[in-house]
Amino acid sequence: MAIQVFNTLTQTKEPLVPLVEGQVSIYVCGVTPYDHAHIGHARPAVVWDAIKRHLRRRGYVVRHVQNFTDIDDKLIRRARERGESVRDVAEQYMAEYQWAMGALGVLPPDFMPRVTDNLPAILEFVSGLVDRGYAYARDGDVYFRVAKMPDYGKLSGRSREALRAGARVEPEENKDDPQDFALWKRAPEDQPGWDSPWGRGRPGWHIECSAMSSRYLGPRFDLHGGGIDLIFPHHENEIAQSEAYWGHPSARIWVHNGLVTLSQVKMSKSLGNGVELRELLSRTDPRVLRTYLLSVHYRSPLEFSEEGLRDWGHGLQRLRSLWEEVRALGPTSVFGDRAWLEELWGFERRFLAALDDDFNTARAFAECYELVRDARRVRSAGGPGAAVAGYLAKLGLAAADEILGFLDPEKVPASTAEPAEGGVPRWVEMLLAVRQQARQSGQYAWADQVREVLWEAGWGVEDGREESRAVPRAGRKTGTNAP
RNA sequence: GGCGGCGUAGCCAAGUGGUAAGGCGAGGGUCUGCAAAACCCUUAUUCCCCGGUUCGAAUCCGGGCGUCGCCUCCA
Repeated sequence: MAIQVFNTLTQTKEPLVPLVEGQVSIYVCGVTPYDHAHIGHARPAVVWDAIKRHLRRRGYVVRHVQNFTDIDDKLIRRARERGESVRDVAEQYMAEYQWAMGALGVLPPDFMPRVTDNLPAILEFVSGLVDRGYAYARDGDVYFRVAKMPDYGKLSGRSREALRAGARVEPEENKDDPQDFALWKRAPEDQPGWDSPWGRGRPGWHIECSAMSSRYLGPRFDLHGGGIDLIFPHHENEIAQSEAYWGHPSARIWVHNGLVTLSQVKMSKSLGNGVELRELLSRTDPRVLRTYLLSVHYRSPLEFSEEGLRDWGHGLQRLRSLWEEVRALGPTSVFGDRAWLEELWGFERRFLAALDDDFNTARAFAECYELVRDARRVRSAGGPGAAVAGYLAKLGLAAADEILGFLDPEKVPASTAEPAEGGVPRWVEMLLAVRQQARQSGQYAWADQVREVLWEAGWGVEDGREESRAVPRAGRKTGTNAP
């Protein structure tokens, strides 16, 4: 059965039937790098990373484009405040964004086009719209004539009348109609600008995506993504431009991710309530954060909370501990019980089926936990079947991790939350050794005291049958103030 | 005011007509000197409220309440 994807345009799940068989083209709206990246930016990146990995797993060749809006009002303002060039400011935050995405295990898109590198394509697009009568120039600005598109509003479910009634925007003098929007803006002398048939200026916000998506993917492509907050006006305008220019729809399926909220309120730079990734990643396992973003369906809002993140990390530990237990296992000639064998073998099929259904990562995780439970049951029963079950669990977890990315934290940049990079400091080892002697001679009160000292210092002590070991306390920096 | 989404156990969260996944937490147990960690078991006769359709509804329809987003830059 084909992969089903919810299309904002039709408000229903549709089968994904790529334009080119075996190949899926994706354009996702990226960020404007004028400030630190926050969790809200991480969500679409992580979601699309999982989608991309799943499509590849299903055998598709994926072409993935995500842009950077490296010229806009906010960027210009920020550069002026700092006395730096727009380019330098953009460069700095693009680097930070890419660092954070790397830490989250996000595969880079195949192309990350910048507006400033695509001016010729943008100018050509604007000119084309003017030539076709869909746009008009006024004093160095160029506006799109919305009235020319009878079905304007089809993505956001608004009628032109409704938009007119609800208009809160001050009508600009130059526009023929308040709903018209800028394709090109005249640039003052002291701001960055490019020469154009209408004078020196720079692109409007929406035109870049129409121009760059078609340049990198062609006039038609399969999936277009972005945050749900971009539906209007950004994507609505993008549709109007592209359809006016090409004479046909450009993106086939529009996919929108829900927003990350904080204390029930949308996280956004303008509200100043963002949780910055560089700060969060400095004290959080990146893979815990990554999968936390995948723990709910991509279209649902995600209420971010430290407690929620911590709880999710606790749960993830069960997946990881089974992995540690079985990762070294190999195939065996021993056969197991037919019933549970079928159950374990069926994991990958169920897991992929969950993702086939509109990329339901929440359900995919539920399958993982059932795999752990099933495998544990068999293993705790002992006998030769334990090894078989362990091996099958290993295969299943590896397949799931391929897409969800909850394992192998050592493969991602080290988090400062990991004390001594997996190693236990010498002083901790020494205390443990001394404590061990105390325990063996029955001085438990003293042993408990040592355990408490280590706990305060950020180390948990686990006494096994053979030996004791120290593990870093979860979600806490070693030796510093407690949360 | 207009448009759209959501409301499922203490918390998070799947499920869009066939009789409530999963996680956290909690309770019980195994292991342990005691713990911790890990593991096992248990934990919603019921899905915001009121009507309706249906043999059957968390799921469909109507109304209400609550909540979030968009209508201005935003992932």
